[in-house]
Amino acid sequence: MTYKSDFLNEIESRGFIYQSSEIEDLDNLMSKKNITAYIGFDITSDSLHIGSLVQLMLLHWLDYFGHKTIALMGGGTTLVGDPSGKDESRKILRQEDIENNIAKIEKTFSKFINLKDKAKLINNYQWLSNLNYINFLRDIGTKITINKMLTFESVKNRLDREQPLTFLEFNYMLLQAYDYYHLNKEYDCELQLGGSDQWGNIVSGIDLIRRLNNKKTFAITSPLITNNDGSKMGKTADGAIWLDENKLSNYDFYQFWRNVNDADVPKFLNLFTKLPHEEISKLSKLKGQEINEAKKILAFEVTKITRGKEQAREAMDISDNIFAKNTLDDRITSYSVNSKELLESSFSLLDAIEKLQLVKSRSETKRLIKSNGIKINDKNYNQDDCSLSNYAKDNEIKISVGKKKIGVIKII
RNA sequence: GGAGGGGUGGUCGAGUGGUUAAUGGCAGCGGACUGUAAAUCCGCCCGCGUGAGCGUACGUAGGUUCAAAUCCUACCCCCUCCA
Repeated sequence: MTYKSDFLNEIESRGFIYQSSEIEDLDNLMSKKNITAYIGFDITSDSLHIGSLVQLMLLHWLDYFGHKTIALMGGGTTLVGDPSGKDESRKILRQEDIENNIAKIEKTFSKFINLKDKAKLINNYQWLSNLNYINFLRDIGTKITINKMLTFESVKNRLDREQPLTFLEFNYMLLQAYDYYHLNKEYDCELQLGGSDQWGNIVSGIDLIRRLNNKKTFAITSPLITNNDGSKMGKTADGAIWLDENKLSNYDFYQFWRNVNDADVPKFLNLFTKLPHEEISKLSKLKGQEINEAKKILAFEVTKITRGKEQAREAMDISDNIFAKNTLDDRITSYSVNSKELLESSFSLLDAIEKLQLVKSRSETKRLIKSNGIKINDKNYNQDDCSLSNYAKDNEIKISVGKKKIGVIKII
C-alpha cells in the first residue's frame, strides 16, 4: 500500500504497522499538515529495554518527518497497572519510584526525539492525580458502556480464563482513554500509537473523544516483535537488554545486536535502523559468512541511534579489537589492583572475575573453571586458586569468560 | 455462604516422612562444530568454602518427629463445582 504521507510510507514499508484505524483519512491529514501524535510508556523500571525500541523508533520517525510527538510518561497509569497482555496483575509501584524512574528514562527519549524542539515529554500524573471520582464518573463514565469494555481482548482473556481482573485494572483503559482525550483537548493530539496489545485501550480513547467532543482521532499499533523462533526478543539470562548505558555498557548493547539470528537481520534492519531501503535489501541478500557484515552494520546503527555515534564507534572498535584482531582493548570492563596485593596472592582469579562482574556468583565461576570456560590471556585455566601475578603482561591480565565476555585486570 | 482441589527452584511440572539441593521439559550458561549465527552433540545449572563441608530453599507462621516439601494447626492466596 502506498500513502501520500511520507511518515506512513516509511513505517509501513519498514513493518511497523500491525493495525490501524481509518488509515486513508489519517493519510490525508498527515499529508496536509504536521499533526501531534503520542505514545504512552509504562514506568515500571528506571530504564527502558529493547521491548520499547519499536515505539521509540515510531516517535523518532514522527519527529523526523516534522510531526509533533508526545512521549507520555505513565506516571499516573503506572500507579494502576495495565492488564493488557498479562495473565496476572503486575505489582503496584510506589509513587516515588515512578518519579525516580521518569527522571532516569528521560535521557533515552532525548536520543530519539528532539525534546528541545517540538517534541514533548509529559507525565499523565499531572492530570490523572487531580481527577475527582464523582466528576469523572459523571463526565466520562456516562460515555462508556460496560458492554463495550467487556468486548476488549484484555478483559475477555482474563474473564475467559477465569483469571481475576481487579476493578483497579479494569479502570486502566478508562484512564488511558482519558489521557488521549486530555491530550487531544490540550495539544490537539490526533494520533496514538502503541504496541498491538494497546489496541483496545487506544480505541476506547478514540470513542471517548468522539462522544465528548465529536472529533475524529486515529490509532496505529505495531506488531509484537519476536525472534525468528517465536520467542520474545531481548530475553537473556542476565536480564533485559537495557537502553540506558548505565545499566548495560555500549559494548554489550552492540554485542547483543551483533549476535542476533541470521533470520532476524532484515527485519531488525528495517525496524531499528534508518538505513535506506536499497541498502537494507542489499544487506538482506547476504548469506553464510557474509551476513556478519550485515550484523556489524545492524549493531553499529542501532547502537548509534540508541546510545550515540561516538558510543557506537567505540563499541565497534572494541569488538573489532577483541574478535578480529584478538587484541586487548582498554575500554572494556576493567578493574585495577595493586601489584603488592597481587603478589601476595590475596587476589585470586575468583576475586578478579567477581570484581569484573563477568559472572553472577563465585560458585558459578568455579563451575566454569571446571568446564574450561575461563581463560587467562587466552589460555585455559584450571587451578582456581593459583596466583594471578604470573600471568601479568604489560601490567595487564586478560580474563575471558566463554568466548564473548572479557575483562581486564590492570596492575598499578 | 457450602463442598472439593491446589500454591515446589528463572519458568512449566514431578515428588506425599529419611540415599531429596529436590526426576523431567523449556529457558540460560560453558565446551565441541561453525560465521561472535542457527541446528546438533557433550557438560553445567541455589549460595558460601580450595576442600571435607556449611548455610539457605518447596505460599506464610507455628507445631509433631531422631528426621518434614512431605504429617498437624492457624493464616494468606488461587482454582473447580454448588448456592
